[in-house]
Amino acid sequence: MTLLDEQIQQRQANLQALQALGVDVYPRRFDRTHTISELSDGFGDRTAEALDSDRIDTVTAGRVLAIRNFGKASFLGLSDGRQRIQIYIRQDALPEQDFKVFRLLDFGDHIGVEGHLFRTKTGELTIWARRIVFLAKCHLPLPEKWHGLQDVETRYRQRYLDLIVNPDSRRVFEVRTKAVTAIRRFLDSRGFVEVETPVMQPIAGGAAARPFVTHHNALDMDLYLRIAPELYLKRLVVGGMERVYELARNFRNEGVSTQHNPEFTMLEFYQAYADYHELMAMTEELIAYTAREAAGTDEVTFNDQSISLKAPFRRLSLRHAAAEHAGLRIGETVTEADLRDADRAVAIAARLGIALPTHTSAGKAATEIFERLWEADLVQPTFVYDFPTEVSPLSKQKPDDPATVERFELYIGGFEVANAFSELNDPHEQRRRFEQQLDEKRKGDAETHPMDEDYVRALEYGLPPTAGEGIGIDRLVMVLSGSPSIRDVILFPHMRRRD
RNA sequence: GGGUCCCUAGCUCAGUGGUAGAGCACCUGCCUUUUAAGCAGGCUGUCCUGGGUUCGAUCCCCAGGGGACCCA
Repeated sequence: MTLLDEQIQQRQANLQALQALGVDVYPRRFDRTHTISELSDGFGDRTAEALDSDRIDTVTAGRVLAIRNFGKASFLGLSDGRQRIQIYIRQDALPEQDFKVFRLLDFGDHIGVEGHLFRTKTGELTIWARRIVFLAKCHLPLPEKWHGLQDVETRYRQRYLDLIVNPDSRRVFEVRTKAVTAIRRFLDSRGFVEVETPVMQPIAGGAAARPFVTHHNALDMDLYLRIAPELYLKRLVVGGMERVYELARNFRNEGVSTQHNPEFTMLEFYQAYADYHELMAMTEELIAYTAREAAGTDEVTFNDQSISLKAPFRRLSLRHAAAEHAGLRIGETVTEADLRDADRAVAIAARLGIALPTHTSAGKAATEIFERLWEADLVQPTFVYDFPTEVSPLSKQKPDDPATVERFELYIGGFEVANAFSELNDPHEQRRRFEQQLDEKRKGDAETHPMDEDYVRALEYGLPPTAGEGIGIDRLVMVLSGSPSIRDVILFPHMRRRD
């Protein structure tokens, strides 16, 4: 018999002993007067004297995560998944049956407790138990109480275990929940309406990425899991929904890394009659507000670096910043004009050690150069703005410069958190851009935007001037919660199957 | 896709070319305000899998699986 089997059998024996006592070991409901968190939050600062003079009676429930036995007295640590409270057990305070039940408890069992609050000699808020109710059995031994569950693989594959024994893990997901709630509140208060658009799409548009493919049997057609909701949301703006947003689960058939999960959550919102300048200002507000609501501060620590999420954020013009650093790096002047010429831009990239395919456009080369040279310096929130037109098929050009679009990306912590632009609403120009993308695809670019005739038709009916933005929720939560890997902020991240 | 590292008890981790250890957990005692409770005694293994080298492999070599990080 292995050690594991032995412990499981021991727990089973304890369960059977409870049944022999006539205990219903899988009872149904249990009415609490307080959750453990309510007790802890509500009475955590009450003095011993106050608790004695003004007695607080309570009925609560939780999972047993600590047992300290002293013969006829004992202490239990009881958790509601968020907070813990201590239970004081003494034989002379409990009915005989309840004390027997207590003696048969294992780590991880669920119980209900009735008693009153007091403080022990060491000052800890504790429930003096006068009733113990068995609620459910934990049949398997739990990870160690002190170190918790360290193995990241098990933490991701068996998240429930991680949540039971690692309080920090629960905190991360509370930050996530609060962030999403704050974002909804922020947008709702500004007149945005939350909508739901297709997850399964006949054309995977709105971004340049490889999609997952599925098949609808009755319609006998292939469908793609969306890589972005963008084109549907703008169709809604055409339809007169002036401010819309969707908290969209997107799917991209790409590798996994500390910043990529095959499915991830993106906020996308669109505002009629706004442009990208307006969205920059709104983004600063939204990020700072969300940080304060979710993390309780707009100064967060990420990868041992302090990040200030207070407005204003730094602003960098993409070509200007790329030319400046490229010039410093190769020891001669590089101008923005150089980066607008495909041959010159590719040559500069080559001198920087960035190998690009021969047909690379000037815009793509400039973007690559920027990302390579600046990425390490994008820890503090930074708007990178005015992108080359070729890499932005859905964005509107600047009035005086058709090679540049009104677009920005927001970087925080070294990676891209948001992407926004004034929306291209000229259907003829949009068709030309899509065709340009098809051309890039023919030249061998694997990640191009597909043609979407119905979207062009929607634009032909007239999209008002509109600005739109996508914010990567997982990445934002990484920054807000100080989590270095995207898997730490996704409850069930994708893992290779283990047979 | 490439590189580096990791996989040993339920958990956290040591360790060795001669058949494996600690702490926690578990079991038996003692203890009615402890808190990583303590003290005494006890139980416990597919050393990720397969193959090779060897008298002998958990350890060395090869292949595979899973994971982490870095790069593309």
